[in-house]
Amino acid sequence: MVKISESTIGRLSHYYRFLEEMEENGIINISSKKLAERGNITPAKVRKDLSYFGNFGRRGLGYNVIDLKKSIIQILGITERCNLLLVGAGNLGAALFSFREFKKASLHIVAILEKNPAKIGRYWEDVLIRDIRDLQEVIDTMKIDIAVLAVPVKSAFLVSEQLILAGVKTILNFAPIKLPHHEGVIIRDVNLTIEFESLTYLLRKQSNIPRKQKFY
Amino acid sequence: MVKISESTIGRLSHYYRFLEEMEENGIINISSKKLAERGNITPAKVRKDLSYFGNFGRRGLGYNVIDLKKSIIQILGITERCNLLLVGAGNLGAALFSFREFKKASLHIVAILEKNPAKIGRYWEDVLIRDIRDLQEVIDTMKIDIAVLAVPVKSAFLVSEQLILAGVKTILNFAPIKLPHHEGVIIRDVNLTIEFESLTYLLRKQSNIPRKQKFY
DNA sequence: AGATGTGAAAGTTTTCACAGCC
DNA sequence: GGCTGTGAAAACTTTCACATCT
Repeated sequence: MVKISESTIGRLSHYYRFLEEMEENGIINISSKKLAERGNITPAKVRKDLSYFGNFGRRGLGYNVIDLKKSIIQILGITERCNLLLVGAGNLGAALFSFREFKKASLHIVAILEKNPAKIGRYWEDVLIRDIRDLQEVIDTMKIDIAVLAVPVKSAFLVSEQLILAGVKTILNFAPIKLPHHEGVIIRDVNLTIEFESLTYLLRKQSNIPRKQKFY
Repeated sequence: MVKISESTIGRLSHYYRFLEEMEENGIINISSKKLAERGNITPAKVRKDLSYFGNFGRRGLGYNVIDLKKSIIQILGITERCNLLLVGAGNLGAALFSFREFKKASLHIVAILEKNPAKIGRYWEDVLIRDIRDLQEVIDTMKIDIAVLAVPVKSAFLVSEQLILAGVKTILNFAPIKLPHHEGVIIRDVNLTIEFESLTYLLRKQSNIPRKQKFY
């Protein structure tokens, strides 16, 4: 079994989104060339990505939109319901909660934890915002697949340690801090500051501001 | 001049954050080993990353925390003020607006555009929420470096085209849609659904759910 | 003809390992 | 002894190009 790269998985996710659009427009077949058109992708890349998982296309014809979509759903495991625990009911938490795409991908926020007493006890849709101190209980009683860490940076480390201690095996971390590695725990970071800092670097490179450092 | 990879830039951003922490703790020197400790990074990678931009370390001693931090600030262009235009004053917009890290990185939201009349005219701190129809005027009168697209997916394409038409050269897109490429325009996507879908894939791979597809 | 699937080649990034300096 | 800086090797990813099938 060949190791599948993160980039391949990310692109599958992208193809999936595109195929949905195609399906809505009633398109039956699609070529790797068409699939590659959006984004920085080449037809060969599309074919290679898909070929890791099977032979989904037909020579001369391309891929059947509906079948390929189904296959990608299978590969990514989108069919299986995935329960999310949202930790932090601030602006970011609210943004994530109202992110419609999640439901499409079988991702469901089933519990919310928060520190601020003013928010505890309220409901977002039908999900109760509970006290962060109930963390262990929530994890013991609900089948949580992924904990989503949307708390301020200063509490992120502590809360992540509590989550791991309580038995969480997968964390998506939105705090701008690199959490320490734990055996058997998948931690994925979404660091928005890094996105911005990369952009300012690109901006700077683009406009020819002379550099004091040597670049060779 | 060697091409610097995105990953290197992303890691610089991470070192920067770590160095700030070290500085606060009064640490003077740091080795590549220590710098690598957090995250999936090896000491050699740290040294290579830094070596693209200069010789910042001292053999036998490591790097001076304060000096290295200053050098990274230089490289990433964090010193120069960067003006952001926030498009969309929903939950995500609010989350980004209140993201403290931005100010540290000289990123300033100087204008907010929104479609919903109920929100137009309000202030977030001292920034007025303006009508999206003022887009051209805002871009003409303020020096906007990056437009941050935080609108619902259904309006993302249209708004992005308007932004580019109005002269915006750099967009950070949070909508789960791949925007078409335009010559001379940098578009960077932050697609949260992809992050989640990659996680569910990893989850699935970890727990040995048998696969119907062939994986070879 | 048209488009996939895929080995092999090219290109990129990471790791190794060690000379060189503190 | 400790740690950087860096060529060279290894690993990984992308692109090429073409045999193969409809």
